[in-house]
Order: sequence, then C-alpha cells, then structure tokens
Amino acid sequence: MFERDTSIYADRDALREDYQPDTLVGRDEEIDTYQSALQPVINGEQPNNIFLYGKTGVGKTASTQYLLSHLREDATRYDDLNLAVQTLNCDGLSSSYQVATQLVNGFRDEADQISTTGYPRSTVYEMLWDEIDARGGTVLVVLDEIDHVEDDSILYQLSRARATDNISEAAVGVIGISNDFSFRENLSPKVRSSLCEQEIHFPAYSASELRSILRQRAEVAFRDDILEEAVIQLCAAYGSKDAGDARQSIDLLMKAGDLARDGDAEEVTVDHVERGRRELERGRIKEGITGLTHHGHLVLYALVTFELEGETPVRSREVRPRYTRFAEMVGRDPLVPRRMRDHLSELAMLGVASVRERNEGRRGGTYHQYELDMDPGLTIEAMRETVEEVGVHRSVQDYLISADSVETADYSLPDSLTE
DNA sequence: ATTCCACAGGAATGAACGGAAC
DNA sequence: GTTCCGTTCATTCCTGTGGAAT
Repeated sequence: MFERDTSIYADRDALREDYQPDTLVGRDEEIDTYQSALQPVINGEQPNNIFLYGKTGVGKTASTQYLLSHLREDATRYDDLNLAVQTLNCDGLSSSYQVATQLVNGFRDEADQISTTGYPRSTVYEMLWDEIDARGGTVLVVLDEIDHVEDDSILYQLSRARATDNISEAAVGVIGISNDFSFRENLSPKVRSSLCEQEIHFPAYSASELRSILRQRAEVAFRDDILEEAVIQLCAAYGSKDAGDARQSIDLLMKAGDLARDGDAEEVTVDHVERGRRELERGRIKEGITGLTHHGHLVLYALVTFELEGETPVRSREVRPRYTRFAEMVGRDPLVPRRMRDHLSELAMLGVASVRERNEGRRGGTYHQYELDMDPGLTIEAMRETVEEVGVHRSVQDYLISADSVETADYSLPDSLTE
C-alpha cells in the first residue's frame, strides 16, 4: 500500500527550514563577529547583549542556531559553566506581556504551563525572574523576530533585571533578532544602549551567494542529475529579486521538487519552478488573508474589484463607497473612514497590496494610492478557501455580475459555498 | 515666501471578550 | 458569581505634512 518514493530526493529534509548545514555560505565575517560577541559566555563572564538585524532569509537565525549549538557543546567541557539557552520566536506575539508568558512556559515543563492572559503584568515578570534565577549560571534569551513586539518593556526589564535584585543567581544575556532595522530606532534610549552593546548587521545575499547556497542544499537533497541547471539560476533569481532572501529561494526549490515528484517527473525543470512560485504566492496570500477581520476582507474585496476593472491604483476615498456598499450587502455597519484606511494600510503591510504616496499640493493634498500586489484571480481563490462567511462571497459575486464590464466566468463560486 | 488642500496617521478612549483569582 | 487584567477592534478628535498655487 505504501511505498517509499526515492525517485528524485536523496534527502528532502535538507531543504527544510530546520535543516542545519555544516557550513554557512557567505557569512564568514558575520559569524566571526558573532562568535567573539559570545566569547564572554565561555569565559564565564557576564554575557553581552547582542542585537542582530538584516532582512528575512539572510542567515540571522541560521547563524544563531549554528553558533549556539557549538556554544552549548563547548560549554560542557568546562565544569564550572552552567549554560541555559531559551529561544523564542516572537512571530504572532504583539506585546511584551505575551513574550514574558511564552518565556515562562518555555522554561517550565509541559505540566506547569501558564495561561497567556489573566495575570497582572508584574506577576508574569515575577514568574519569569523566578524561572531564570532557578536556572542559575548563564542564561541566554534569544528573541527572534523581535520587531513583531510592539513595546520594548520586556527588553527593558530583562536588561535591567540584573541591576535590580530581581535576578541574583543567574547572569542573563539577551540576543535580539530583527528583520526591521527601524525597530532599533524606535527603542527607548535606555534599551537601545543596553541591548545593542554588540550589533551585527547581516547584509542581503548576492545572487551568486544564493546560487552557492542552493547548490549546497541541492547537493544533499536531490539525487544526481535531477536538476536542470537553469532551476538553480531561476530560484536564486527570485530570491535575489526579493532582497536576497535565501529562505524564499530554498522554499521555491523544495516546492518545485515536490511538484516534480508528485508529477512523477524524471527531473526538476524550470516549469516546475514557475508553477511552484505561483503556488507559494497563493499560500502567502492565504496566510495574509486569514488574519484579517470581516471588514478587512470587505476592503480587500473592494480593492480586488477595482483591480479587475483595471481602475487601480485607487485612493482611499474611491474605495470608500464601494466598501460601504459591500458592507451593507452583508448587513454590517460600514466602518468609519479613518478605520477603513487602517485596513487598507494593513493590506499594504501584509504585501497583499502596495501603496504609493502622491501629493498634488494645494490642488489635491497628499494621499495614498493602493493597488493589488497579487494576482486578482489567485486572491479571490484564496479568499474563497479562507473566508468562511458565505454572505461576503455572494455579495461580491452579485457585484461582479451586475458590473458588466467585468469578466465574471472565471471567478464564479462553487455551489457548496453559495448555499 | 507663504498659503492651504486633503489626506496620513498619532493619541485617547471605550466596548467586548477570554482568562485568573477570590 | 464578581473583580481584575490584557487584548483587540473600533470611534473620535486631533496634529502633521509636502508641494502646487498664490
């Protein structure tokens, strides 16, 4: 019944996000700096706070994992060295409070977890200090994607904890990883000076570095002579177009490989890459859409219809009446314009839409123009799968049918959704 | 140089909600 | 149950802004 498929992959895991290659391509300088920043840990001194920044997929997390695993290993050689590392990805955590609860849960075992709401702020910090102190020795707290957190109180508290009496036994070091350089500027001065004792900047990968990385992974992942040469080139090109993002390139390579395997192809071709790119984009859209509120969906629908009519870019006051109409169609009170603009700019932040600022001076003032950044067809398809509210889809379908300037055939909804 | 359009976006506030503790 | 607590989504009011028009 089940049969192992060994047609193209030798070790598909080499393309997964958690795979750790033996060597990291093109990050020698950064790793050197990073390593010396971590040296005090081995010396048994107070660890540095370290701040890493650079765009997504430029090896920040990979370098951290690489160095920390070596650090842990080497620390065992010294008996007087007691090292604990707590890594937390802050994606989806919007406040310091949530980070603190997650950290507490990370330190505690399964049976002893706390809820992410309900406690007073200070109680959670108390719990955190207790956990850290209980570890003793050196405690490294790694906060990945820390720019997702909207306030810096946890950073302030952590860096201050050793100064006050909150933590007496342990020496705490914070490693902050940010995709967004402006995050640094928004930190309060106190936090900036303590967290950014050591800063390491990770530049984007060049196209040739991306190719090296892809070859390194492909070597392990695929059997010989499975890849068309152009496949690597193309994957690297897409990653490099999007700010030297290795993660994205590797994901694309894996998607292409999966498509080739599922199609029982003999080798992975550029065609697989192209199809993979579309599928990944669809996935990204879906991901962006799932987090939106009902009104966010309605705003997006309004934008999509403008896109279909070729009316983009549109300014928010043009979106407004159409959005209002959609809202009334599904029996909801339309939001106030200020709030609707928030939703538009949220779409832009998610990368679903793009903004352009325009200024017509005394004649027209400043305003933003929005347009859909994704394929409208894929967007509608993704929303159909994501948004459970049938009424919304129906009203849009009605709209599309009533507006005879638009081709509706390709976007009609399946019967199951229009019950 | 000054004026001023029309919006961007910050800040204060509140309602609704899920959870903890009593 | 009630009282705190933090979060999210919303409203309301407000200040800021860049460049064409004067």
